[in-house]
Amino acid sequence: MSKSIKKEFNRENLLNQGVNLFMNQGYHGTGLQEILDAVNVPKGSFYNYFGSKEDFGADVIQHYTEPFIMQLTAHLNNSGADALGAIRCYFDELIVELEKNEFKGGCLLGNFMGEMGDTSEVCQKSLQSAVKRYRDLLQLGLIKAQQQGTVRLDKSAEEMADLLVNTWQGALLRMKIEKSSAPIKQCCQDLLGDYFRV
Amino acid sequence: MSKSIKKEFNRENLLNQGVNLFMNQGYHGTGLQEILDAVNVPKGSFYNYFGSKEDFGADVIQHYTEPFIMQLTAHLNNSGADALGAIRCYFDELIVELEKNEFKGGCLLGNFMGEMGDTSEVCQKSLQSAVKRYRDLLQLGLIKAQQQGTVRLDKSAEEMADLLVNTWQGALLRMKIEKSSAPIKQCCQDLLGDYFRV
DNA sequence: TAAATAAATATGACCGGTCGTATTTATTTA
DNA sequence: TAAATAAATACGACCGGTCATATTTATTTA
Repeated sequence: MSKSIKKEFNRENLLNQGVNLFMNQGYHGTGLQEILDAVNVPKGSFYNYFGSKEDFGADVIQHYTEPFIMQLTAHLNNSGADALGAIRCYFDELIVELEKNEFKGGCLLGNFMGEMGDTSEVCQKSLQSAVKRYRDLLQLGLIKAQQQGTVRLDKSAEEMADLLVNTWQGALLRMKIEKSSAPIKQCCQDLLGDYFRV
Repeated sequence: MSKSIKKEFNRENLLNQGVNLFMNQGYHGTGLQEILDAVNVPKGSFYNYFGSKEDFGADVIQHYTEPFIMQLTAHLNNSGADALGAIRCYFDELIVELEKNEFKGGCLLGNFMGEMGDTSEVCQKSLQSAVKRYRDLLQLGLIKAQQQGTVRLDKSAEEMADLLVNTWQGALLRMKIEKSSAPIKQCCQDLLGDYFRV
């Protein structure tokens, strides 16, 4: 394996393990050594891939977000005349995944916002951009649903997208301590199944 | 000052500083030494007051919650025929306080749920009980408001209280990274000013 | 009541480990 | 061989926690 390919391979592995460990143990609760051991990269090599732990955290945030954007985008593209249904379907998939993990971890974005959202400027910037991308995509779906007549028009799609993102994050926190999917299911039912409907 | 009084004094100071530092830097981001220095208590004395950092964390959670319960209780007791107004008034006060702090910290319960809600059993228990007390009190207020005819009857007060707690927590996370009170204001407006109304 | 003893609390030096990072050495690539 | 990259090692600071000892308070005895 060529060096430059291996470099990309190591970088990717580090990011993946960073997502896993940061999500389950938090930023300050996870040492670099633990991540490096998990992907068999020597400690001295870390700074060849990332400038610092903080910079690494910011990159992990983006790396974590990507698949969610993809997944939601795919649902919206295949939704046909039911954008609201696509959004519900997307969240249902998330719920299945969270149940599979026994409600551990939750959402890296939410956890990081609470732990470092106002202390690390680098990560704050990264969180802002990740959440914005996510919110904007939900907004797009809600606009589509409004045009299709399944979502109310007297509230802006932006406002609803924000409310959905925020309530979902709060529900994930409750899920973690209650070890139950009830909060996140109720979030979807209350908003997507009731409040947002025409 | 007698020994037993000083002990209570030190304990209280430790809890207060614990609230401050944990809220702003997180649990793992805050060392015991930092807390001990802030209240001039020697390292070795800490374990006369608390069994471990984790036990201390659980106590800090309860200590943090108390004033909020008091404050909301007071509003509800003085509300007369407008329990919904009392709840709104209570949250308005919280918003003023958060603006005063320039959106730093947010809520210790939310931050801890994200950071340790599924890793520390001791703190998880403490978080469960703190959130339940808070939720139950909001539920009580909403029931009162339902009886007064200002809040819809076709949704249970419990469900609405949970939704309010969760959305508020999510909005606080957004507040922290956006450095703006818009999310928490929108939370109150959307739920208390719209969705919950008859 | 005074002295002697026991119990409780306070203390700071110190433990083994781990932290994130810098520097130095080795290896690869051009 | 020169430049670039990876890896090993070293570093001081700090982590949560322990422990023997010192000091204060409570209890017993005379």
